[in-house]
Amino acid sequence: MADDRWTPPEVMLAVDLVILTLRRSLLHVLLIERGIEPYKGTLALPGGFLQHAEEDITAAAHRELAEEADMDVETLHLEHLGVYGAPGRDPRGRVVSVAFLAIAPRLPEPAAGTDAAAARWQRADQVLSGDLELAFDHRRIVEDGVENARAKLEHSALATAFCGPTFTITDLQRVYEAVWGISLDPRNFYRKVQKTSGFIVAAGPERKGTTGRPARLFRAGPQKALNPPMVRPVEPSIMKGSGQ
Amino acid sequence: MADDRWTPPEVMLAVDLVILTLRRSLLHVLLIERGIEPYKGTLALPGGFLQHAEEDITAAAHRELAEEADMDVETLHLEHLGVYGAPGRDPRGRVVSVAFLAIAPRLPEPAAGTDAAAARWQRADQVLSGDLELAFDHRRIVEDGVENARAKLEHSALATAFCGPTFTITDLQRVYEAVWGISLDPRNFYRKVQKTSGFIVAAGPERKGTTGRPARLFRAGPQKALNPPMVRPVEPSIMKGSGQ
DNA sequence: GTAATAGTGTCTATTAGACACTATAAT
DNA sequence: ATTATAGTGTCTAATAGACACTATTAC
Repeated sequence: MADDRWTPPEVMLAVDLVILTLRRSLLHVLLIERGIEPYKGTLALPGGFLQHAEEDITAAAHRELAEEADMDVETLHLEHLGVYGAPGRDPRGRVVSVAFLAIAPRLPEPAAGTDAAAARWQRADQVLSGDLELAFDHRRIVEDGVENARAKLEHSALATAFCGPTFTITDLQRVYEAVWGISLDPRNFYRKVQKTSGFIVAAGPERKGTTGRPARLFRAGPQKALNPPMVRPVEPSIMKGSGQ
Repeated sequence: MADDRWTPPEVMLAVDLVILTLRRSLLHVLLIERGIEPYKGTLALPGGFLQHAEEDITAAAHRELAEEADMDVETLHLEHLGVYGAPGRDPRGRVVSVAFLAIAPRLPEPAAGTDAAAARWQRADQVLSGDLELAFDHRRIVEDGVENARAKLEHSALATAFCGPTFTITDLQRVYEAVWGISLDPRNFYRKVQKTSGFIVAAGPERKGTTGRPARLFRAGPQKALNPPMVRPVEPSIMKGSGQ
């Protein structure tokens, strides 16, 4: 500690991406089948090491998003999620991974012919339940990412990131239902969303639905923080008659 | 990218601590006057490099807490805050810092005769306003830490971490007022806190106040997540008459 | 008594939650 | 007309916010 010549240990820095989207009204996460050891053949989050010593961490996340998922960062919500650096989590040595959460609107399957060829959308519930096995500590990272998204839906306009540039109120309701894993009353949802100032604003005239009455289109409003918040219904918890 | 022999760059990993407490009903943050270059003599967050290549990051945060702040980690709330790794943020090279947020009950000044000798509590508002200059990007980290604490007060029982093992409802109200920087109606606060199930539970009989009616004592309840949440009053925003 | 702090009750406006109908399109 | 989806209105119970008084101690 008083050693003049002591220098700090160095670690390898990686980024991992939890990319969430909605497909057929179900929450999905993008996973890649690893082509190299360790965990070759196992599903894992897209990600990788910093490319050079001067690369910015967020820039690395953007790069991986483009390389491994063939996605344009401009259209995506991307935010810091956490740091996963337990010794021994990677057999190659001390790897510290910075995880990011990305939210994508419904997209086609990742294009073949890129690094993303092995990428596939998988149902989030299958990952969370353990039906799908993931490499490293990536299941834990997905858990944290989903929980982060669930919480953010309450207080931010994150839900609009799951939709395209324009969307209907029903589209937005599907996002809340899929991420929270519950169903909501459309009448109360309409009322709440419309009176939450700055959340969504009218856009264009109407959408030519496949059938039924055409829906009005909206786009994301200027407000990133929702006030009042959208409230996640309390699940009838096990704590019955707890005090008071 | 297809180079077989490529190995990832390595970075130096540091931890930094934003330690918040209340002193005289004002939010304070623990800062240290740096004894070495760079930024020698400037105030900075307590923290430092990983000690060896196998040290766990959270363990390193605990160690710094003990070394630099002379605090027992058992009594403190400690959670991940963010990662700060912009190239060039540290003149010594590529340093990536994992920041932690710690909440401490009111404590005596850090003991002299330890690494913490140069540590001092400083008012958070003076840091946020820029009246106090901090080394590196530490002011930004403090901003993020305070904002994190403000948000967490709404939905978690974090406020109890600012108090000792037992506290009065008024003590708790002071925490909310100091961190949020507003004043609250004590009657409504009492009602809200008492009916938020699991937030606080009665403890011991009463406290011998210096003067006035003795207050009942409480301790932190079992519930970490508050439901319903404590709501931070909307500041009369500049957005007047913004749509409906 | 006075001063100082702790604690409670009430009234009102707003909101959340439950619930059923009307509207507009494709076929 | 039928089917399918979009959108609105009303009632009620719970809650937030404003506000004034009583309670218990030290002196």
